[in-house]
Amino acid sequence: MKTFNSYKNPAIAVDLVVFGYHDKVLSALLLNRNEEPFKDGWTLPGSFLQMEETFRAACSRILQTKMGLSDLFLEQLYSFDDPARDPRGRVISVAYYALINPHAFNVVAGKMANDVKWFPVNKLPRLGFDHKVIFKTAVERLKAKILYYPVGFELLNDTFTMTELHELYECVLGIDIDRRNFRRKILDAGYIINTGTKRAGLKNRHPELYTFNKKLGENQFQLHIQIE
Amino acid sequence: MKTFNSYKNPAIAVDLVVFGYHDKVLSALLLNRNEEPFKDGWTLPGSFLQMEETFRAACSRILQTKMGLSDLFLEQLYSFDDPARDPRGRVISVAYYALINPHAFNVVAGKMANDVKWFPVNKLPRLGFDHKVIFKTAVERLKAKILYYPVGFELLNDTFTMTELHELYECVLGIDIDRRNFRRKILDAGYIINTGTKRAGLKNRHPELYTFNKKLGENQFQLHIQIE
DNA sequence: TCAAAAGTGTTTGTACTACACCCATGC
DNA sequence: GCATGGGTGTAGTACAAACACTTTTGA
Repeated sequence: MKTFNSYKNPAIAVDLVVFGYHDKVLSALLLNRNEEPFKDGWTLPGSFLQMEETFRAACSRILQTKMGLSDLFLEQLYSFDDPARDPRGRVISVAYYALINPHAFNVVAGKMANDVKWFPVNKLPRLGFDHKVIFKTAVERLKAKILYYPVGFELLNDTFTMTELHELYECVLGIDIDRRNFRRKILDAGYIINTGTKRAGLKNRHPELYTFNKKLGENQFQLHIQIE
Repeated sequence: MKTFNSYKNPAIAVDLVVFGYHDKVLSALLLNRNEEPFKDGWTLPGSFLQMEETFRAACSRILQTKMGLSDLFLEQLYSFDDPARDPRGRVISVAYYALINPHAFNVVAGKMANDVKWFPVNKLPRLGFDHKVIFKTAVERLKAKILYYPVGFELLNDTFTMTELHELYECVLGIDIDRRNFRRKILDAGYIINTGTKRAGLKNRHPELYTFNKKLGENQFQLHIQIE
């Protein structure tokens, strides 16, 4: 069998859109670059793919070394191929997105390296490379995904109130959803389970706490919400 | 700015799943390999990505040189990264799928190079590399896509009968769909337009001919069909 | 006039929408 | 007891599912 050489190929980068939900705002983690190109500018965290590395392994390496994160929800987003996307030469970017509960990982403001920072998705700075395009693709994917996959499982605490879940959906989708209809749909779908406990110490009525139904696989429910 | 060398990178292949609909059967184009590995076996058509080539350009090159096809519907599917997927070394595969009306391109049986052949998607031979996985991913994507995008536009002739469109949907989705409900949904969605002409020369009643409504963009309609 | 396929309509049930009211809690 | 948010219920409606009849054509 003829073998081929592995020279003169485009480089492959793996870039990550890390979503976190915190204080009723959906945010993404960005990295402040300390070298050219785009020195001192913001970009998505990423790295070149090693010769024998899988995409997921590269994602884990990036998350671990740059942010100290591990075991996140990861999904491949798209591969970007614009020949001009990197001024240093030909680089293919395979983009993934990750979901994280910032509280569970102690990566709220101040606890990370100071070149990594959360930005609300609606207040992003200018991004280097073609990362704006990658980012927009990730947001669209998340909006679609949340309608048929319990994304909240990754973004919220183990137990949460109906209002918290409701706010998450309104935030991600950017629309108002009727509180009572949302409740019924979510419960009818078997999407979450009432733990029987309540959150205490609040000024008003103590809300019931729920957990995600882990028996429910992908595509097991469908949230019919009119978008636009 | 520091530049990087482009040596010692994984190779990048672009692989294609070409779907065609013919004689009420959904088929895919496969290539009979004339070199190792998998010599004399069947694989998806594909090629290595050139240094300055976009994915779509590579797709066009593959379709043109191996099958004489051009200007097809193309969509990126997924990127595959199993380090063992190619016995010759590390190769990333960026998969696309294409849709084609075999009649419009004269690529029905016998008119193509004899190392290229249509296979019904339910009667595929053993495939080399990880192409079985790529293929299954493509079929799933097509099934999802047909519910919110007028895929038939690419697979059928310019004008077609309601029955032909109906059969296409039943074939792709692999389920029975009520003829009358299907008709109403499709028409209500503004998905197709009645041309006012009829197909003559048939034994039975002459069916009306339709065209796709080209003004209708993506996500403009949603076919609510219960899939298992 | 008969068989086969194409066109049309009706009923039923489900589930989404848009609402209003009561309940629990801390101050 | 009152303000605030949390829980529950209901009427109207829209649309999908299930189903039957009529029309057109060639033989």
